[in-house]
Amino acid sequence: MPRAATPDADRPDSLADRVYARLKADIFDFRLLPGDRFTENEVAARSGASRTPVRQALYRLQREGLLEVRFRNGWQVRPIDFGHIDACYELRIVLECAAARKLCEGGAPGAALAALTAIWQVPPADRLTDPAVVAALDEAFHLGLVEAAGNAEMARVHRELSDKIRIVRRLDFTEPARVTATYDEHAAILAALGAGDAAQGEQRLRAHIETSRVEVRKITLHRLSEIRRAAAAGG
Amino acid sequence: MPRAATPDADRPDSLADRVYARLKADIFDFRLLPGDRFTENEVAARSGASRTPVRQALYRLQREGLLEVRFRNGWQVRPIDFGHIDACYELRIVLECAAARKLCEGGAPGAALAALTAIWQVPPADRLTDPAVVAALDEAFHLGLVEAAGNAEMARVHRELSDKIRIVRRLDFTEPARVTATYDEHAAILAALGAGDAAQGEQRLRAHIETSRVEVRKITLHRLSEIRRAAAAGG
DNA sequence: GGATTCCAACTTGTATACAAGAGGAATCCA
DNA sequence: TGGATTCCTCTTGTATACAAGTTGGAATCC
Repeated sequence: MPRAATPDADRPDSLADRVYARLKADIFDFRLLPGDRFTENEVAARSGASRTPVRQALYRLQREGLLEVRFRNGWQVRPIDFGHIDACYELRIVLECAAARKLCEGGAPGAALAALTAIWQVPPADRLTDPAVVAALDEAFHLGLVEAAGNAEMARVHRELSDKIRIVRRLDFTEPARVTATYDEHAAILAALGAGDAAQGEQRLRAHIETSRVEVRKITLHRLSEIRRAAAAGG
Repeated sequence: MPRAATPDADRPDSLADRVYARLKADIFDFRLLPGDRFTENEVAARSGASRTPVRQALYRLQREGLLEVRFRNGWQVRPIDFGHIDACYELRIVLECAAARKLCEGGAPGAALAALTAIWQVPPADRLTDPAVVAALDEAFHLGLVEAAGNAEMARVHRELSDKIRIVRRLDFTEPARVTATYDEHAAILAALGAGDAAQGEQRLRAHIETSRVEVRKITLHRLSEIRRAAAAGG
């Protein structure tokens, strides 16, 4: 990580950074639902900060595609757009397959994937099941794959994509069958790449991500209606 | 009272937007050289705006990787990092080749590339030579290729990449031989894609971008030293 | 003369004040 | 009663004031 070399790496986060992180978490944890509207003053009051750092955070989230600002008319959590989500999944396939090819370029990648193998190629009894944990591990798997390919810009774009789809992607692991499938498929992908078989690794990656896309779409629609019903009933 | 599709589509740019555009142009036109340092107040004075919109613009450029902020110690135009530029070119190859494959998926793309063909497949006598014009056309060619593939997220990422490398890329067309090569190669790429030959189109695209990367690197190093020498002599 | 210390000028980070405009509720008129 | 209109409140956009921290150099000491 080249970041560590910069002079103010150890400086504590600014207020704007903290507000940014908090808002992002609010969105991912469905405390702020897609379509919800709010104002800068509300966020400022909740954060205990003034509008200045709040606005900095809001505009950053806007650039990342999570929020929308309406001229002198408040902010809105960008509604979930499955067309956009699908585009992100398709781009993920492009990037991760490119990373897989790159990894296998000079023969089998070996050491670069050791950490991932230790997590995913384990006996069924050792597999984890907590949805939140598996979701984090899954994201780390795909991020790690691209990271290992060694193109920092590709890794950055892929991280951005992961941020954008996280709001729906994490729901994939609330179903035990999907967790099992994820373990199986990750292990198979690692096996192919570990053997230096780029073509097979690529094909398995593509199938894995595409399956995930379809499943996540179904689960999200179901979950969103559940949350809305609960919110309507609870007040 | 008919309104545009999006509510604030016809709203004039905010001050922050104008400052952003101006700074970006300053960087791309070498009025701000890589490594140059400056303060928020300087920019505010030049723009006739206050620090608030200036800061908004600066932080946007920082997130795009063009500037760096040093805690209570001014701003700096990020020095040119050829490692980073190379990574962007490699990612361009990945994205544009994916777009080419996607374009050829359902047979020959045909109409989608008509506008590009009209520009690039012209008799030698009709070819343009002004470096600035050809640079703009070249960027439009590659953007149009990805745009035509129909994945908005892929197009957005590719636009971001184009922004990042523009500072060096545009120098490619200051040499007449490179302009000629660009015309030839673009025409050949369009011919392959127009015939629905994804494999050949992809191979030509890859070679074209890779050549450009190498040439641009040489030209940039030469040009930067020229500019520095002129600046030192001129005061 | 050289190294060191300390200060004052600047820099960004944050808070607050002011300006311009959008939206909705109350009101007025037919 | 229905509809248009006016006006007031609240919103974001921008400017300014204040706080915290860095740095370069002058003054000082050895």
